[in-house]
Amino acid sequence: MVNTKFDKPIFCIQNGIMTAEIIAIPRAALHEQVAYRLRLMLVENRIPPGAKLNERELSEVLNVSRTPLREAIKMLAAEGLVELLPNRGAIAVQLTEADVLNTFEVMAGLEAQSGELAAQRITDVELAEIKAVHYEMLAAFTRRDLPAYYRLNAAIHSAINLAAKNPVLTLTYRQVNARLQALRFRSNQDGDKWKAAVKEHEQMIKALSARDAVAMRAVLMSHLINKRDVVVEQLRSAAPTAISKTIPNAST
Amino acid sequence: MVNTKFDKPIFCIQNGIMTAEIIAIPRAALHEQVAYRLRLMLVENRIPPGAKLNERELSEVLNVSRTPLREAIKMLAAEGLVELLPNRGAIAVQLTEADVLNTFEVMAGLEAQSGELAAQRITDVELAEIKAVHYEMLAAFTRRDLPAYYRLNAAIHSAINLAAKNPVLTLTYRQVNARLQALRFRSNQDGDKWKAAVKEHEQMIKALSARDAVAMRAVLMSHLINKRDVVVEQLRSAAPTAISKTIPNAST
DNA sequence: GCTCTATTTTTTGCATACAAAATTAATCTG
DNA sequence: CAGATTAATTTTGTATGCAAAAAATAGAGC
Repeated sequence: MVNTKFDKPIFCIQNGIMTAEIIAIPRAALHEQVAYRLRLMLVENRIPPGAKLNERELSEVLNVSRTPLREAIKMLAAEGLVELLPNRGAIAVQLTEADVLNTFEVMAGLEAQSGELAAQRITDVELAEIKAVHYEMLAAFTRRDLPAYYRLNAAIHSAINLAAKNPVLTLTYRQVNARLQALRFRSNQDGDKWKAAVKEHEQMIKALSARDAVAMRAVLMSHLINKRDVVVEQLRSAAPTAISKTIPNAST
Repeated sequence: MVNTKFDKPIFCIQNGIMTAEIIAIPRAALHEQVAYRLRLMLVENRIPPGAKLNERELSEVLNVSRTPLREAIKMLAAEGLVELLPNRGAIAVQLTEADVLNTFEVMAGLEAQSGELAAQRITDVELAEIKAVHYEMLAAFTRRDLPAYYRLNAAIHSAINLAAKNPVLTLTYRQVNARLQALRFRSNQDGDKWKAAVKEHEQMIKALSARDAVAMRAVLMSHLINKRDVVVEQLRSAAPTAISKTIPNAST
């Protein structure tokens, strides 16, 4: 039938991103696909915190049977994005303020270490690219284009992390960060705080250029602490007291 | 008052430890159970690194169907203990030397942060308990009782982590550490290195008592680096042919 | 004898089916 | 009508069955 084993095209869906977007779900790692899509739905708050993940409903929306869906949910549980309730299914994690503080504390440590290592290991090419993105970010800041700013900001932090040349650190960083993505509501940042953040980014670039590991650690640590304060402040003003436990279904 | 629904004995398997033996598997979180047992088998090298996890075989050994087994495997994959190969099942992760180095680097950062925070937040009671365990450890060292030493050492590090009062840090710490546990089983410590480790532990206690966060960070960082060197050294002498694949890469 | 190909066997991946539990609705009693 | 008990429905959890893919085996050609 087919020639040999190895000349068939190998389908790489390493990070769940599929180039093909035909309706029919391609025969490859369905649970991976489902996990990717669920992760997106959680991060984008299409499944709000505290909401129940109804298996039948989701399997209909995603056009898969419950088996791969459940496997995906178990993965997300291990990643800390959903919480499993015995015999009651899964709900999207709902971070308390304490959770947010704790998560940012860990993120600060991971970012600081990333920065420290990046300062020691970054290549000139990588540094140039980060500088370029930095300028793009300045443009977004000048335009007060918050979505673009967030995207570029995330790109820079990711680039710094990658420059640390430690895949385990990258993986850990992403896992912890994933939980915070959910509360990345694009509400406008306070003007002064935003300005300060940009300033910190400039210090970062400077420290990176100088390969100053100590400075990088310090800058990133305080950068994250400030970020934490901004988020917590917004959390408080946005959801004052009433945290709705079960938000009605978010089906179309 | 309390009637039908709630006076049934609630089965708590919170930590996966079940008293019940084989045969009838109690109706509660089967996939959790399976994940726990698999985790143990992996950490204890009963499933050696690189070995394939045959679903039919394992489901027979564990007396469960393939469905919960597969769900458990997916959880372990998200935890980084096994690697999923598309259409080829899962294998126990086999850490290369680079993986070990990277993992220890991250662990060093997490331990350092734990120590730093613990120094700021530890209570007198917690400190006293750590001191007590430390003396037990000295006893084990004096007897050259390596298993006891390891156990107590792990207990101390865990206690320090808990004293940091950050559940997210604890979770992250445990997840990253889990991968290294598999290496823990073959480890004869060199005499001098062992002595040095004990010395470092004494510095730790001192720094903790003084609530010296900076010192704690420094001590734990170098402690982990030394630990790393010991492990890598043993890895090299034990298995000259370190090959195979690595931790799931985190490519963009 | 070896390699390459074709066939068989095994194994994984997914969907469906059924049982237990939980949730909701309905009925009954005071 | 309130409250609770029971019945019905939904939902989760597990097992089984079937199709596709990989691995193992056998066979043909050199």
